[in-house]
Amino acid sequence: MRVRKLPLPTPKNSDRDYGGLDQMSGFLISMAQAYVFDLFYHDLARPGLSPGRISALIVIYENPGIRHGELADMLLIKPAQMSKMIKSFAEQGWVERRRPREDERVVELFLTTAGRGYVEKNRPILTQHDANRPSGLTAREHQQLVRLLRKYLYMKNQSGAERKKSG
Amino acid sequence: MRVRKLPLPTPKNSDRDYGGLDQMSGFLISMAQAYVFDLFYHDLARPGLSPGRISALIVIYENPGIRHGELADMLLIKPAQMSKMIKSFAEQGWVERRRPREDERVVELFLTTAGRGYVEKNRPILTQHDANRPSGLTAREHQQLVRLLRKYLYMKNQSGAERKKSG
DNA sequence: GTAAAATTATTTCTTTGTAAACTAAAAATT
DNA sequence: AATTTTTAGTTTACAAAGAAATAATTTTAC
Repeated sequence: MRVRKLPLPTPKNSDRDYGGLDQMSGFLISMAQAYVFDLFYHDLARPGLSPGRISALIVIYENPGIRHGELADMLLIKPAQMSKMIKSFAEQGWVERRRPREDERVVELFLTTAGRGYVEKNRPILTQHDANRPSGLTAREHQQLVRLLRKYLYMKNQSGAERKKSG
Repeated sequence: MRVRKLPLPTPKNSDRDYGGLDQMSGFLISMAQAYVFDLFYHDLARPGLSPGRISALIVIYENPGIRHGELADMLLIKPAQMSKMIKSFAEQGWVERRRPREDERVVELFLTTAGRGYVEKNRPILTQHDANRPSGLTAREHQQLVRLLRKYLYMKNQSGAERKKSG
């Protein structure tokens, strides 16, 4: 049974044998990513909005003045691709690039007013979508998955309290 | 600090703020996938070997006669891409395509002797690599992650016993 | 039994992403 | 101080992946 033409892309188990692939984290992560992307485009498709792009804008929003390469490292995007993305943001009027006097190799990134508006409009949609994404997991398991993936990626555990309220 | 030029690609926590992205499973899955790919190419780079390609060959190995579209569905690869991949396998002499009389729209896939040899040589390398992939997880957590991802993807739980030995 | 619709796979076109080469600036070496 | 090396980012040339259009066949509807 083919799935991809139906309105909602859903991974389907065939009776076929994955030959051990289905016990490998690498393979499962790839599959999960393909699924996530399919859902994203199914639900949120609109010109210029892609997971990578909105992520970059959010990070710049939260870290005004972040450097080009720093951003690439944070998102595991290669610098070449980052350059193109930032260029297109600049052309859209969402991002401003500044070269600081003290080191003119560096590019610091800032959102324009329009860029901030774009993020403020679209971030809730993304958050909502992530929370409501269909999956075989319970809410508790979903939290577990987030925890494990963060650890998988060597992300620091945020300490017990909610970060928003601290400070 | 830039990471990608070092021999081993490792996700690095900057002090920057991910602005909530780092609590979204979709984002984390994308990041994990980027990381997995970087490691794969770092460790196993060789002409013609890619995660997608070796996966497809393994599935054909385990399921001789599987249909083009079935394979695409199993791997969440789009049919167009699948066509191109199979074509290149056929040119390499690894895969044979057969159109059954009873439905000539269909393409059934089989590995050649060379194709089977290729899988038998490379599958252990892949398995090994997956098992030894560095990550922040303990072995137990890694198993947990596999379980959760399988469930995330609606994969059937294999029943308690090992499948290899059942039958 | 013929016409319309659906299914399966492929081709073409475009987008996205990477690697490698390149430019410019700063730091290290002599 | 001049030269080399390293660092940061961009450009270019190429590879991987997807969307949409196409071709061939089968199924459904009249």
